[in-house]
Amino acid sequence: MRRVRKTPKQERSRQMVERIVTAGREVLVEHGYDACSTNRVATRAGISPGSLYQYFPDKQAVLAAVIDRYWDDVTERVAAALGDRVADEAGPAMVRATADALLAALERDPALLRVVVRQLPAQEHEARRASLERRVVGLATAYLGPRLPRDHRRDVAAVAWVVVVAVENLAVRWVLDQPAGISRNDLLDQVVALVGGYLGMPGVAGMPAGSTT
Amino acid sequence: MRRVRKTPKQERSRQMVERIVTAGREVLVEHGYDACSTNRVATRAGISPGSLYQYFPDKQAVLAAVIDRYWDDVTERVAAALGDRVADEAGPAMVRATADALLAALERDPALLRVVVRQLPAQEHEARRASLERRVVGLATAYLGPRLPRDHRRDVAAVAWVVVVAVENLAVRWVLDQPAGISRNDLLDQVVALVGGYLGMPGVAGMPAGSTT
DNA sequence: CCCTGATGCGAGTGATCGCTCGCTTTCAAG
DNA sequence: CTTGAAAGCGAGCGATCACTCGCATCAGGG
Repeated sequence: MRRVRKTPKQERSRQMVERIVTAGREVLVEHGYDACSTNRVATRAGISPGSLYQYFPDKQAVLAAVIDRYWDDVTERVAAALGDRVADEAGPAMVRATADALLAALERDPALLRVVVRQLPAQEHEARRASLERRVVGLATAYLGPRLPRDHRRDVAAVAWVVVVAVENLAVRWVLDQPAGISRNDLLDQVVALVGGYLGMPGVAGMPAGSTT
Repeated sequence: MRRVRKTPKQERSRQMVERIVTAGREVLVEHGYDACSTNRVATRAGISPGSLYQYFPDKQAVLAAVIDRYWDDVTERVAAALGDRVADEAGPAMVRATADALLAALERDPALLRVVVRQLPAQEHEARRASLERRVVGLATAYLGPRLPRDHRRDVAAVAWVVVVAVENLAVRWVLDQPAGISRNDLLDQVVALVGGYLGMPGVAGMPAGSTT
């Protein structure tokens, strides 16, 4: 019954955790989820399996740390872009800037994104991804609250959820699948049209005046 | 080197495959992905592990069959709803009907949906889900083609992709997460507003006249 | 230089699980 | 009935892998 070391030297320990998490990320990207054994991570980190377990209680914890860092990083970047501009940009520009920031964050490490989204069982990173969403939904709600027409005010929560889920998934899917014929700018245009049309933003009428009968 | 039985009696064989796939689905739902061992599936199907391997080459194939059936079923139901009505309903009504059909299909077995989407590595059901999307994107493209305003015609593919990905993910997420404060009808309303606003459908102006500066 | 506790090591253990193989049962044809 | 091949069985093999434990190493105070 070996216990996790209790912050033995604070500094050395933090570095070790860092090394292990980095090694975990590298193994994940280079060998995939199935081949991501604790021994391989330890070797990659330049330590022995036994040492790894002085810093993490089990394999799950190592992976969780990798995933946490990943989504935290994405969250930071998006929140920064969104936070900066709340209320000081016109609607469409803000939508585009936010989507752009999200795309940029996801594009920083497509290989890791692919492993996380495609190989890991979703429930292993569900919690972190949910917290990213919660934060963005919060910001979106604050933004939308006073801007929705009076007769739709009570729907803010639903509207914010719909926007966030839709945009997030479009961004992830676009980065991973690179659908033929849709350039990065096309995607941003479409996202602005989608959200703008939904929210009735002036000057963004979706595909305007289409005959749809 | 035991080989898969070559359709030995056609009828009995088909029944066996059926029994095994059903058992696989049940084990998946009742015990989860991690506990879905071949021995358990065989036991559940009332056969021995050895017999299972006369009908499937490996574990992966059994799971693939379960997943295939699941997405095929969903695809059928959605395509039926969409196919019936292409061109004989007004835009917004069609969007709602399609979203409704998708929701209904996903709601038929939420437990299985949860296991498939949350526990299975996404790449294991990616192919089938992609084929559902391809089919719906095809139908959507056919529908949208002649209806988009001339200056957006060249975007049909992108528009169809955006609509399908957004709606699909909203539906799956709604069924699995049941977000507080969003009823089934709320969701349908929002989807209609989202898609309608995007496509500029008359009478569906999203959140109309919002001040978004 | 010795002692001691903290740190690190890595071969090994125990459990799991996909899959197999040699045997038994079934059944239809002769 | 006999016979033999097809169908079915299930104990167990072989490989993997998360995790452990007893030992080596080292730092630094005496």
